[in-house]
Amino acid sequence: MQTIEEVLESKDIRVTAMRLLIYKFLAEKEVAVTLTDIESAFAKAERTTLYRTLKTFEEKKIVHQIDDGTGISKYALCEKGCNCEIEQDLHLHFHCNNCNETVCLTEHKIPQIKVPDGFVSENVNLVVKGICDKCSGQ
Amino acid sequence: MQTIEEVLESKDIRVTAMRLLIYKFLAEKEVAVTLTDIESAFAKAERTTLYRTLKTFEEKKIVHQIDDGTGISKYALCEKGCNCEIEQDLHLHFHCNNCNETVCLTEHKIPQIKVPDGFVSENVNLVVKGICDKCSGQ
DNA sequence: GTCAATAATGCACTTCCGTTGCACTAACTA
DNA sequence: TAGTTAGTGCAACGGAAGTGCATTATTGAC
Repeated sequence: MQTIEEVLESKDIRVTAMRLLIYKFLAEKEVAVTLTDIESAFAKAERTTLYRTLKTFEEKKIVHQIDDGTGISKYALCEKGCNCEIEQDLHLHFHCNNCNETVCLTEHKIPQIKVPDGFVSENVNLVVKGICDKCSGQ
Repeated sequence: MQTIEEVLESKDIRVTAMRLLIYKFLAEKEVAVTLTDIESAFAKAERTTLYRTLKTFEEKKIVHQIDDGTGISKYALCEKGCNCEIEQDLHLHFHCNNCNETVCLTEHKIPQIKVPDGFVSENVNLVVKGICDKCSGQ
């Protein structure tokens, strides 16, 4: 088991107290979080710092940004098996219309999508909306 | 061929000059447009009016809103065959990373997506990103 | 260890889009 | 034609993303 420090260092991310905290926060959450979520969890931290930390994490591929259609960017840690760079490896996201939470369904890969001639597919964003397992009472 | 007036009336939308113009504009565009697109096309019109007109059109199911991941809502006329209400009839959208335009691929239906037990799927948003036919030089 | 270079952080501020409240005007109905 | 209802225009708000700059922390060379 790698320590958080090791994870950051292996991705060429300078280790700071702030980044350790943010990483820890993301790791403990099972759902994708917004900038505002993190902001309210760390009352003492600046929005800008959080914002830029997430951008850094995203660039270094330890976090992926999720657009679930709410208009607000959410972020989630990439799992061990998550290779966000590779199209075929993209998983889908589920957005609950009840609790408003978004989760990664990493085991559910996106089926190959055919596009018409002349179109070149580089990336696919697939969000399923509905009621999550917690809210459906199961 | 129905006139625009007839289309609006059949959907219980009161006919006004503004609405006719906006409908015409949407009909002429092959791509999804933003509020700002329409605003700059009709310099004399108010943003609010356009905004509310689109909302009305959307409620009455003659326009559907598209979230292509740019963070800006886009709108497109529903085609004859487009039954936005019915999940199975949802088509996918293609967003060009080059020209930044989004088109409806109405002939491409979204495949049935399986979700884990306990999750209830109500809606699916599928956006393919890449290079469109115009930009790929074909 | 000290110091310079580089990166991270904090603060203030801006911009963009979506949205709402309210007054005014146009369209329909009796 | 009067009165009700719906549409439009103006002003303003709010949330989220993003930027510039000064300050602070971290790193690496000496």
